[in-house]
Amino acid sequence: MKPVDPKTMRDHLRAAGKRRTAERELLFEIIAEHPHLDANAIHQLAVERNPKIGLATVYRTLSLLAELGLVDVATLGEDHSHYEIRQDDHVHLICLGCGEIREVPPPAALRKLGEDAGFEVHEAQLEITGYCETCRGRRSSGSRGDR
Amino acid sequence: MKPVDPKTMRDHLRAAGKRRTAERELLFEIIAEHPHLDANAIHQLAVERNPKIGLATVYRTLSLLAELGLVDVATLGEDHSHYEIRQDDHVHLICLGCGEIREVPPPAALRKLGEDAGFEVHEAQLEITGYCETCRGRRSSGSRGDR
DNA sequence: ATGGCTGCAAACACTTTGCATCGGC
DNA sequence: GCCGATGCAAAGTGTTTGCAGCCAT
Repeated sequence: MKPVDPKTMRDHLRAAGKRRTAERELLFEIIAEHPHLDANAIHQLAVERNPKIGLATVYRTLSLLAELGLVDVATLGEDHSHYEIRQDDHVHLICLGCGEIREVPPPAALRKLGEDAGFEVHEAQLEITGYCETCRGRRSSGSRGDR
Repeated sequence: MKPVDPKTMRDHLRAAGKRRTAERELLFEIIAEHPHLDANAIHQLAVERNPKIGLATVYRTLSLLAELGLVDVATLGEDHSHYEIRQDDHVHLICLGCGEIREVPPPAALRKLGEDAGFEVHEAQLEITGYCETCRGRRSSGSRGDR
């Protein structure tokens, strides 16, 4: 769905003196195609295409890609990490009702907030929690409540 | 330093049918006076004033206070949770060099981003990572690098 | 007095690490 | 062929839970 160039990753790997392996490319592809997954979900998808791949490799690769600046780690209201291809700034709309996560283009004003405070901004991440249009109607109807 | 009224908490506890205990008031005070601490640090401070208090109680209380909407949980770039008295919206400036966390007043524009997308906004949290004025000078001088 | 709250320790979930093998360069 | 990368399982963290006693209500 999302046309992410794997060459980008190879270049970064080479630049960092790391090796290009099938596992790394597979994981990168999965993250590119499915933003916001957690390590476990990524692993499950990976196993479908390579039954041998281990969860440790997922974590090691994720951590490497994060170090290279290729993927971002976010908590997204959960108690564990979620991963997605790096975008300098982003806005996540997290619905407390259905759990849906929508992305919205980040206004330049975000990083300006940091810059005005004398920061050399690396990244600006805005997480907005609330209820999406669908869920705001059927509040208190049972299913998932507030938490 | 920060004059937070403990009565607020008592009212909330009563409203929720929960009991007021010394432990809960102590923990609430600590969070009010020291924003951005993690559970462990909160526990250490608590032990100074009540050597018997257990880490489990810290977690249980934190979770209760979060449920009551009195405290917020944030990740702040670390791999575990940090707690602070609830403010509807906030902006955290997280320095990747020295780890300092500065707060900046949140512009109304933040929640507007969610509202424009049809969200009933619960909370908007902006985390900006980068290097503060002090650290942006002495980059690559060793100490802590990028991560 | 009664049932929620606490401390303690064991249980958990997520993530990291040690080691032998495998495979990119 | 060398050394980094992988898979497996064991070890680590941060956080949660079961249980008996304690204390607000």
